[in-house]
Amino acid sequence: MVNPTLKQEIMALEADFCAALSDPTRIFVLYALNESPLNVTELTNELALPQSTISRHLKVLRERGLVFTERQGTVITYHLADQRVIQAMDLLRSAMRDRLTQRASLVNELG
Amino acid sequence: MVNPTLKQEIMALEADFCAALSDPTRIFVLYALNESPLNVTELTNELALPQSTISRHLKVLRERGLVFTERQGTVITYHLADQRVIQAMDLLRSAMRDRLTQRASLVNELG
DNA sequence: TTCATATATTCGTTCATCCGCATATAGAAA
DNA sequence: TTTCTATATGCGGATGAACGAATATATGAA
Repeated sequence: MVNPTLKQEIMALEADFCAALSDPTRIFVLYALNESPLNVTELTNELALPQSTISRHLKVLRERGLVFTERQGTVITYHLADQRVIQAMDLLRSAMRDRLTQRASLVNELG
Repeated sequence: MVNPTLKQEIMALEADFCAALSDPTRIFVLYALNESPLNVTELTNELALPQSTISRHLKVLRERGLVFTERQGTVITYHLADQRVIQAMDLLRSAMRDRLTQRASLVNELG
């Protein structure tokens, strides 16, 4: 039996974890790192965004433990920490896709 | 080949979907609805929060298609729309648990 | 129609997030 | 040391989310 306060804390943590996934740039970064580890400059080039923006998003992912870093000289390479995060996003993606096609077919019936 | 703008739109949609999961109350609601459908009053009692708060959270979930409603008289019962959302959250939960235990064991090594 | 209940929404406030620019820090090389 | 490059952070402004209280809407009953 889990006490209610602990239950709340767990859900607050989970929400915080999910909040890290609620930004398009961060989702892009996670999928990119799933292909291969990349350093900050490479990510900056791939996304065509200011370096400060990338760096701050990486901080969010790092603080939640979704990515980890490896340093070689001045270059810091980011790695995806857990494949399950990608699996979870793929599940959400497929659920979302079904919602959208369902909504689209409703629109077609009206047209 | 998916054009870049479409790719961005998909990730914006996915982020929006994830944002619905980034609040502890909404996560609680989704897990509760996974057990059984509930109406607004039942959810309000179970969560001990103002009715307006519950209603607004339900609106967020409804707009993203994560839940759907069924009306019987004045009572509106909410249902979980897709089990995959729960599966995704369970995956995130397990990844998060591993992060936390890993961090805890580091603390123990220091102590 | 009037009343009662279930649900939704508006209002004003507070708090968090995101952004780009500019600057700071860290490491390597000279 | 100085200099160069890679990465991180402080700042200020804009935007959006969350909240509770109060109010509005909708359905059913009387």
